[in-house]
Amino acid sequence: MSDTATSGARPTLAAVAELAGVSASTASLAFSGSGPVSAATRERVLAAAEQLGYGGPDPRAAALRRGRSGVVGVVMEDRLADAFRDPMNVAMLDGVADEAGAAGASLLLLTESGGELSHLTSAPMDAAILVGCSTRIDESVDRLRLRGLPVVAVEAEERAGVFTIGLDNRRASAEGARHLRSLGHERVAVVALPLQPSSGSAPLPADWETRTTSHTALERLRGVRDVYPEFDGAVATGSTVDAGLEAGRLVLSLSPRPTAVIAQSDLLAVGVLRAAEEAGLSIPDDLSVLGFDGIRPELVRPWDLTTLVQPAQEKGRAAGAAVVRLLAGEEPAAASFTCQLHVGRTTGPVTRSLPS
Amino acid sequence: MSDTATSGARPTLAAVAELAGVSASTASLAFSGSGPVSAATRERVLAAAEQLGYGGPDPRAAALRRGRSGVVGVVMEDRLADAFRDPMNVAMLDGVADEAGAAGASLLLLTESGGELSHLTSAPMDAAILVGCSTRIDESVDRLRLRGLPVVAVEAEERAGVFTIGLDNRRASAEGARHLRSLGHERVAVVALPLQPSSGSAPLPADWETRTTSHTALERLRGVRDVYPEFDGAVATGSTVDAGLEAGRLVLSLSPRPTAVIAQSDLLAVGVLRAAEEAGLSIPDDLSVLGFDGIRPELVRPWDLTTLVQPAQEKGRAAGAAVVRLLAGEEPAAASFTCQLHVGRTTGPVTRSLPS
DNA sequence: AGAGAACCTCGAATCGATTCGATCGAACCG
DNA sequence: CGGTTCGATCGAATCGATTCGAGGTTCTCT
Repeated sequence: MSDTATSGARPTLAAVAELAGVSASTASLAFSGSGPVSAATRERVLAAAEQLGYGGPDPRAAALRRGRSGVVGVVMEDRLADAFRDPMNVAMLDGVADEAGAAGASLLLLTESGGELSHLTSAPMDAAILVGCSTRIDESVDRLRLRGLPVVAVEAEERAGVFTIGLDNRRASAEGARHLRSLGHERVAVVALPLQPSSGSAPLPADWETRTTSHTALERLRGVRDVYPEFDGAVATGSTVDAGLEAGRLVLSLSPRPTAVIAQSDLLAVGVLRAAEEAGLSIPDDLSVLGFDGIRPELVRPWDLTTLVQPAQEKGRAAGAAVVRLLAGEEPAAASFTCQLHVGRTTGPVTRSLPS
Repeated sequence: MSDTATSGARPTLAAVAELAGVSASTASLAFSGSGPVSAATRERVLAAAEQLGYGGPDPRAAALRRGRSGVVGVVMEDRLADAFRDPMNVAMLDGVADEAGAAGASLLLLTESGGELSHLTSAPMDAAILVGCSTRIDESVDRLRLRGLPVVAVEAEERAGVFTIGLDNRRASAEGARHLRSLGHERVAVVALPLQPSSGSAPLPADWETRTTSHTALERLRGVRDVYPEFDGAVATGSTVDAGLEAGRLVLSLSPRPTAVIAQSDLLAVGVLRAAEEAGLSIPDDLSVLGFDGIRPELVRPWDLTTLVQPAQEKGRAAGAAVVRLLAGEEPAAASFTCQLHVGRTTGPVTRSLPS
């Protein structure tokens, strides 16, 4: 048995069938369990399988015949370590795994890094979910659609042939900005997520609207502008605390110094808070900081961050459910999610202080 | 074109070949690029493909014929969200993705949750990497070996038919313990990783050695025992700060209170540090805390944790490289990694204080 | 110019299972 | 006791590409 397991030639269903004295079709039925097979026959087949060290039907062959491989691709732009550094992505993926897994599908991790689209073409999958999308999404979508695969995109621009899971980034961002304005803030600065695949830490360019390829970053910037037509800011290199720290130093050195900073993610916000700490500012008296995402409080500790809480896992579930439905040939219901403002203790009214 | 893309029946290689006026075999060569095909023919085929909206050879069929699907399964025990909450797993996965990706393979995420081994049997993959292994690994390994798949396990007991990537958990843990003893600590307590798939927060049972199914937890416990034949402790529910906090409270309420706590992961250690904070203890004067892993300092802030730094990403790379080599039919070189003690500021000499 | 080499292209077999319609036998009914 | 029905089993076609050896053409060298 063990010998068989290590020898090169795996037994095939046909071999099992022969040993069991039945036809290959019957053996197949015995394994899939779907067809009408007598209990006696099934057992005979299973016994033969065990004797031969047969591990069940080859998924590759089954996939070809069925036209389904039971695999859903998840396409991320980043390196895996970067993508998973962001708790929102993890929560989302968990949601996807939940729904897809319940439907019997596994997740195939794919990245677009380095313009390597070849994987998108050659990976066996039945559908794809695009996350953390940018404009470069178009190329990927084309590849996938050409293969006839259903595509679901999370937080992307609406696009023909792609089912989109939405998040009200613009509205939520505006709501956060309004919160700040109601506290009297007039000079706000934004610490933005990367506007393009690999941009460095830099001041926010004036023409950000035309230069941004990240849909999420763009919408959130627009939301801010809806409330503050004029604002300054910096672009971070990623959604991490370190990147936030770096960008935070940048915006805190602006003069006049902003009285509030709008960070496009909670991790960035934590970085900004650290930068403020470095600069000896007290929160929220000297500086208000607003985040986005609503990550677990433990990661923001010791602060109670004012932020826009988004239902990341739900987004993932919706994406997973949409894929499942698309695969079943149904049209999924439109799904769009809403963020909720959590007012913590990192934002407060403007205090009249001497300009530094 | 767009019509073709959305219509049900995808064109096949044969259709493309016919339109291009060549045989299917030639068309195949034209796509794979491997065979000798004249430039003119190739272009004719590619043009025909474009005209038909053909997205390239169907990976399912290719996988069957070639006997390779270009997919490596990564099997984790946990729910994805739990697994990715641990930075070590993420770093490792990143390493795996690096090596496997370079060899043209993608990663398929699989979990053993709920005894659902069916995915292991039906997922199309060429090899599997087992992470965060327990004794339940045996069942999974059997399934995989039966399918004739090469299996690589990270931090698992040596086992026939499985290539193991080792980590010197026992030695490292003992080294950490010796560090504590050299500081004069005699009463130490351990905050252990879950000993079994789903155990609750509880005191460390006396018969841990026989009851532990997690190889990593077991080895680290043994390492401690090598130095401290007697020690007390608690078992956490996972490798998270919250679980560490809970278990930390437990061990700090022991009497006599330990003067040092050995946590089996840095996240747990942070939880213990918080529990100490709660209890009004000052670090390291009232309590020394030792971690394990060496996660990014930013996650441990503001402490400088004494810990055993393990090369997680390297582990992943080694696992990835091993899989690649196994798939190539070669015997990978044995790989075993070593942790290094980083002495931070959470451990210090025992101070003679009044017992509380 | 003829032999041989080099280079393309093609036909046919194959990968391993799934599935549908047909067949066969036995039990059931009147 | 014959016809019918139901359930189990089987044959054969099919999924869509890859691959190997054979065949045909053109080019080169002498």
